[in-house]
Amino acid sequence: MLSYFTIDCVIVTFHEGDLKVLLTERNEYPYKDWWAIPGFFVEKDEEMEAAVKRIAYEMTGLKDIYMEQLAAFAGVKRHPEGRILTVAYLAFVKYENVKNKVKPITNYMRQAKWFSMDDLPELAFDHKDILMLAMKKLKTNLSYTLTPYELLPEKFTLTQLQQVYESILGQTLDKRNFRKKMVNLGYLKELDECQTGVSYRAARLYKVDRKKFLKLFS
Amino acid sequence: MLSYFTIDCVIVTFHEGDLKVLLTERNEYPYKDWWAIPGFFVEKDEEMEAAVKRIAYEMTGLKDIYMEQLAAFAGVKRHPEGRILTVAYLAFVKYENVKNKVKPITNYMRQAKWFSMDDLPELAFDHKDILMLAMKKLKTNLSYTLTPYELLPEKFTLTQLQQVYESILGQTLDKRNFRKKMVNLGYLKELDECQTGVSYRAARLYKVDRKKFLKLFS
DNA sequence: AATATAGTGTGTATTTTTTACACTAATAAA
DNA sequence: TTTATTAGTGTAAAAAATACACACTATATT
Repeated sequence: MLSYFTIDCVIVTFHEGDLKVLLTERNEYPYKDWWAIPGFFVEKDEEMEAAVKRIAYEMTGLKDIYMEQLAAFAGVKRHPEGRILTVAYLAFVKYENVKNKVKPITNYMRQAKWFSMDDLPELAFDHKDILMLAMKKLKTNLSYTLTPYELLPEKFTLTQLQQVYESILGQTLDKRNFRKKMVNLGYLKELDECQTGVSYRAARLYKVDRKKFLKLFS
Repeated sequence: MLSYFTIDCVIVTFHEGDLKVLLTERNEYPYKDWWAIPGFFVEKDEEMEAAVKRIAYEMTGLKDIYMEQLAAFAGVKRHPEGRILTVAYLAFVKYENVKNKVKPITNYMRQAKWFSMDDLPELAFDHKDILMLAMKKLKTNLSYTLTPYELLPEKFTLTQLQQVYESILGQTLDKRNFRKKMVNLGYLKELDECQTGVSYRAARLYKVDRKKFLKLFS
């Protein structure tokens, strides 16, 4: 009838051709020294939205990230001391915005670190299940949401965009067809700028036009 | 940190060309005499799956229905006496299986009744929000899931199937194109039977081949 | 200055899918 | 037999998806 109530924050980014998830090393029992999805208890009169923000910040040092609900996990045996219901949230962040910023504020976690989605450590509690569900949702929603653009810098190349699609879908895509399709959708703005700092031909940069996107998908 | 924990069961069916949802009339404060989504408290050591089954049965009299998680609602003000976290579940049932069977087992609800989705009474708590989210999910998942076939009798006509699509999508569809597409998908089994008891030309009956469906969508 | 390297950027033909559109056939009831 | 009501069907046009390969360009290296 009464249950402990926590929130877990699945925070995903994209860097070096790879989907990454932010995990924290626990400094408390149970699962001391294990890697876990950053999460903590919700306070008595705290709204979930506020709690997600606070917990994400306290556990990882990250601020101002938009999180949406993934699912509730409430298995009686997920915590050794009895049921702890957790509501998992999912967020996507731009790597450039967060690099060098991930550092727990609280002592409950010893450190926070990005892990490649296909090279995860063993995880505390049922956190593996939570991540699997997150990946599944990510995959299904890919083309109807702004997710890829939340993972990429404000200005990105079509190759980067394709890499995001490929790493989420887990398959390679044809370059010409991918570009044709994306450009035809009409919500990408071609910029007059190119990549810099590459030792080969610099690629054109694009932005997403969020208004046009929303007109198209809602 | 501790919160009350309940489960609400959104149970949907299809009857007479209309999507219907099962609501219960509350017999307890708060919201006594209001219509509400059937729901109740989860017990201490009860797994969610077990709780959903039990609560659906106790509140509506319905057994053996498959429910999947929709979302958690935990607003501090959703209940006048403080936070009550609810995990909403969603189920689809065949009207023929449930007609004349909806009757609360417990005294907490006075009666259970089907309401057309587009003619709902005022609802207790934030139950309106829950239903809206359910409808949204229903709409997005329509063509990737077996939902339409859970709402229809085992044997159904293509017209009935089209009506389900139309009432969920909220738009009319072209009959020839709809049939062509559905039949081409290849997971419908044409039967050697026709409708009976209609005062016009009887339509052919179909079944869904769940194996073929699953092969196609997973 | 020449060369190697690595990723950028592009077109066309084919197949598949989607869309638009209207009449005849079958049955039961009157 | 007439009427009412729904079932059932085809085709052409447009749009979208797929398969497929090479020349270009910017830089770094020698």
